[in-house]
Amino acid sequence: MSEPKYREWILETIDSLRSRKARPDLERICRMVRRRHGSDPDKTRAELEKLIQEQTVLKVSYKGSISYRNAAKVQRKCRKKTEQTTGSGESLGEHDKHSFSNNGDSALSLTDQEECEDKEPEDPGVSPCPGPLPQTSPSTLEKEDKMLPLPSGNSFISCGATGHSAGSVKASASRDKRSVAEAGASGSSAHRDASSASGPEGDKPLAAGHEGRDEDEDDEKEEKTCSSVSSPPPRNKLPASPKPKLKVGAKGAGARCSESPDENCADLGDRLVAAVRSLSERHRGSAATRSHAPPGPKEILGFLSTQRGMPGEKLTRNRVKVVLEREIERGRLRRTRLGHITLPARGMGAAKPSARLLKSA
DNA sequence: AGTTGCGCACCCC
DNA sequence: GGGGTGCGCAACT
Repeated sequence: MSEPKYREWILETIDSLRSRKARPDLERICRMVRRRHGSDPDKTRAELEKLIQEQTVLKVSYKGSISYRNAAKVQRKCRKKTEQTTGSGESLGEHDKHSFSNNGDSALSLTDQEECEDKEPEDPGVSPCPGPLPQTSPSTLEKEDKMLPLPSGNSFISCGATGHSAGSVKASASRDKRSVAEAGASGSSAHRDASSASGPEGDKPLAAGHEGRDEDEDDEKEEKTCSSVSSPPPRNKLPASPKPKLKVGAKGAGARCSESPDENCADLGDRLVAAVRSLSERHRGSAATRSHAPPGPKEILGFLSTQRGMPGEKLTRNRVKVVLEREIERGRLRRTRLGHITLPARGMGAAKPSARLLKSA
């Protein structure tokens, strides 16, 4: 996996950048590692990618751009909260999210997968949060980290984030080209990084940050995925937008980022649609129900919780909300004026990806 | 020119 | 109020 030496350098660099209040992004990390240790940026990037996969480093989208976090630290925080909060279970839902996201970014919430994943250790086999929180102790992680050598690709972490960012990115773009680019990259970056690692992407090492740019397309994809939220984040100020998310493991087993997020979400999305359908029918069918009103998010959540999706998966309001939004955007679901969720008129078919793209566009 | 330090704005709890 | 993140700018090397 990653060379210990590089892991140390990279974590150290991330910490250093953080302490400087500078965004620990690929470009800065590569630059600093190169400056301090003379390491080749490409190599650094490759190692970083490995660390992301090992979840030693978390790739997150924050304020429309990609940032890298020292997983040990992040987790630590999370953990704290978690612990405080307690417990495991339920409470985790919200707390976790945030905690995980610790950044606070999650304003919107997650939007997407990230949230999901990060926050909740939902995933089943895959470890979204790789064990992180609860299981591994931070310290351990830090140094030993090998926490989860799950083959699963965690890289996703990034993905999720990315996705989001993408959405936001555009928005943000207005303000910062840079960020935008990066953000964009993010999504893709996941692959791109990966790819880069393996393949040569690079002409420019440092350019990592730029990478994103190239891949606007990817962004879009990702956006869709995650970005249900359309938020235009101008700079910091934008409230709405970007939330950072950490993604920890991807659920999907090793898929790549771009897809993984979607997959996850999609999965939940399908269940969500099914739940809505079911609830709708139920309502319709039973006059008993107080109203024919379509189910609301709460009800849907309740319904979903009764069904089981992925093993170990935890459904949180936020997560459901996010997926819900996404499905609404995709046209698979429709929100009534009263805030109830219903099935679209029909004929919509599943949302096509393209739709998302369009949307994002 | 590149780094570093940090005030300040934001966000979330 | 506390904790986190990161932009933007001044100071420094």
